[in-house]
Amino acid sequence: MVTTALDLLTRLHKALAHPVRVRILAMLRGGELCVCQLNAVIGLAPSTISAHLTDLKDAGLVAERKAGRWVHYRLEPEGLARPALAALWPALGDDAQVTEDAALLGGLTKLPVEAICRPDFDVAALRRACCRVPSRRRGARA
Amino acid sequence: MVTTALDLLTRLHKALAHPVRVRILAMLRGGELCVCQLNAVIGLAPSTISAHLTDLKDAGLVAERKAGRWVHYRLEPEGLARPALAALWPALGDDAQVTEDAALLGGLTKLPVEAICRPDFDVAALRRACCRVPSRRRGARA
DNA sequence: ACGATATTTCGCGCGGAGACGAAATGGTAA
DNA sequence: TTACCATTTCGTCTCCGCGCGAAATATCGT
Repeated sequence: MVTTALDLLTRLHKALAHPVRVRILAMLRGGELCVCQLNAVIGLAPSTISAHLTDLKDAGLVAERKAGRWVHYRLEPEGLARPALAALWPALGDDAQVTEDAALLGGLTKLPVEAICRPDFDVAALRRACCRVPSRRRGARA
Repeated sequence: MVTTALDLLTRLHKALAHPVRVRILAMLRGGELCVCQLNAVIGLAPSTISAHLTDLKDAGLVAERKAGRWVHYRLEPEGLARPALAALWPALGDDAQVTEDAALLGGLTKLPVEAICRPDFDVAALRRACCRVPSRRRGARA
């Protein structure tokens, strides 16, 4: 199969053309994360997160490291993906969603990985503690 | 409707995630072009080209200028689209498809616009003249 | 060995992207 | 006015993206 520069570029942009995938990349800036950690923050089905990670890996944006039952993903852009990823952060700016993800992730990484995957783990409680959204006041900006 | 940075970024990448749209952007580097010129090079239905141009316009990558029966499109990136577009050219490198488009376009822009839109205009002949693909030799790379 | 569990694979359904041709639109020329 | 023509809009079709849950896979703890 011949892959032209145009094909590579198109597939790279396809990978970056979904908010969840961009949020995942943004979260990985702080270092590698396993699927269950990403899952706790994003809130989609584990299989969905896994599929997005496969997309990112196929686009040459991330790499994986298997460690026991867990699979850790990290940023590791290769080829065209490197400059594209570098251009991503200034474009994101201080996006509210990305900021909230980072806050929740901060509280999450303080806990042992085993605790997060438990079915009785209360993400909502941690979210309230970490991402204390100020109760919307009159005339608050959207 | 509130549009976050994440939304804007995602929509921009969606616009860049199609080979035809990237080819159109690459062709516009030489200056503004009307739909029929782009159509002659790309070879899709006019309505399809028009739809792609609408996508590019909505993403803030191009602008249009109406002149009589013709509508000329040009590169005019705004906001996030500006750095994204600047990063596009080095990533494209010397892609074969893009190079061929440029060659054909070179021959095309020498002709008056009216001639191109004629139903009896023979694009294939011009393509043979402009994009003289060297007859494939033994062991030629694919 | 056995059960628990993190992750992936698979099949399904839904909605949107992208192609076309036909018809509508807006402007030119006769 | 009338005909013509470049472009857009619209309807339709097909296919892919993306969500889920169930089942398969791989690894750990007991």
